[in-house]
Amino acid sequence: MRLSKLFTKTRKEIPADEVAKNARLLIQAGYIYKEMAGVYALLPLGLRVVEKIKSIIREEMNNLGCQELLMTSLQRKELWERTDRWDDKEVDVWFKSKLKNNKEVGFGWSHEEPISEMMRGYLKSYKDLPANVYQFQTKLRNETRAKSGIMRGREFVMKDLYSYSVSEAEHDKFYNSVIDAYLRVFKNVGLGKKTFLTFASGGAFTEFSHEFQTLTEAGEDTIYLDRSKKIAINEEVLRDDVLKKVGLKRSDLEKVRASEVGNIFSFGSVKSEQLNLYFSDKKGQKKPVILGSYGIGVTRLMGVIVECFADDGGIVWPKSVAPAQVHIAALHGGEKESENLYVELQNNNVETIIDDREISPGEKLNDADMLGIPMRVVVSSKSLENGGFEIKKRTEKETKIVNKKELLQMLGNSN
RNA sequence: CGGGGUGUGGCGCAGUUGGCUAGCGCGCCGGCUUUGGGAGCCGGAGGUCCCGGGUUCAAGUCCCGGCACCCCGACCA
Repeated sequence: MRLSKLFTKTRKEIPADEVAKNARLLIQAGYIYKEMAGVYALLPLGLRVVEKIKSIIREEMNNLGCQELLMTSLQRKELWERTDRWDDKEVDVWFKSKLKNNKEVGFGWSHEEPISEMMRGYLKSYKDLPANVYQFQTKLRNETRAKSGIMRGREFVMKDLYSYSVSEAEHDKFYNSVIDAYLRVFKNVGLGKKTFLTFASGGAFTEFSHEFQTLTEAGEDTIYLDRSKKIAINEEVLRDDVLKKVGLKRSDLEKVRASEVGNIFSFGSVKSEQLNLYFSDKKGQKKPVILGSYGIGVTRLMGVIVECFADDGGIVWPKSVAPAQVHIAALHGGEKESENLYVELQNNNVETIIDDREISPGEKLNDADMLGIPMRVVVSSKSLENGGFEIKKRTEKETKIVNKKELLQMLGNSN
């Protein structure tokens, strides 16, 4: 990626209408564009980050044997009426509209009902189960108040997974495997040390649900964390009987702010019964499918990552989600060598951004910090005189001169 | 949805008790110089002062009504 060709630009000033750090930095560096309150477009750099996050999630989902699909945004009213979730009094985030023939439709804020209705046509026998399907969808939610930049929007990308099992036992096994997979996802995007499995309200269906909460002051939730057990409990269910049940002691808990980056639910057979989702078991008996629902807020995750790692200079991406691994800053006298290095890295499949613009050194160095690419390589007459390429990790202060061989080796190993 | 704040070139802002042709910085275009932490000088382009009504000789400025954005709260199966 050539910065000379990239249409987005960094800004000196931070947007005045944003307070949230994630939105300020992402807009300033040209990752996202604000369309309206709570609605942000993904620009080329931002899209790359989102795709990185998606592929990390996709890998874990596929390893669990889940199948990816893509449902529709327009949804049928009658499906949601069956489960009593069409009424605005029951679900207050609906966007609704009408077809030309006056038939009402909804915009998908979740997909449990439509996806289960669809699966009803395929899951007839115990031989068809288990079935686990997921998608990356743009969810539309008419939030009364958008806030916290991309962490609480009206339009956002979510990975949602739905599981269909023959029994509670089969469901529980899968449910637990999702917990492990989610923990790996958060570890792989760089948030492993800050993200904790959290007991939360189970709603109408089960005693508890599980959330994945990442520690950040920018979060909206208050959780109580047992650091040694690496388990937390959401404030909303913090009661003595609950603590006893989940094996936590009040005295071991630390009150912290966190952002909910994932959430998983068991529905049991309640929803299946509402939606008439039954299968025939080995004896030919009709039984309700056991349902589970599992979400990860993909774009929220991007915001949380920015919140967690950014410093005074700008964004700091973990390697795994960075839009590129290397940022070459071509300073005076280093133009030609920069080009050679760029081509060579491309040929080695190292994702590289090259700042080949005709601007001052200071601006290039500042932009490199702002964009937050893990490794910066400065090429200039000075670096070349000193023996090659000056490298600096985004997370570190020190620079180091290496020759091309060492550099290629370093980047090859890091991948 | 309740409370508070803010709307002026792409971005960040100034504009006094209403008064001349609406300014400044950044960015943008052209030229010369410069080249390791957001360079300098010269010249230029760019405006529905959020929208609608009203008061006035005169409105960015005052009044009324909308809208948008931000923050706090409520909400967040």
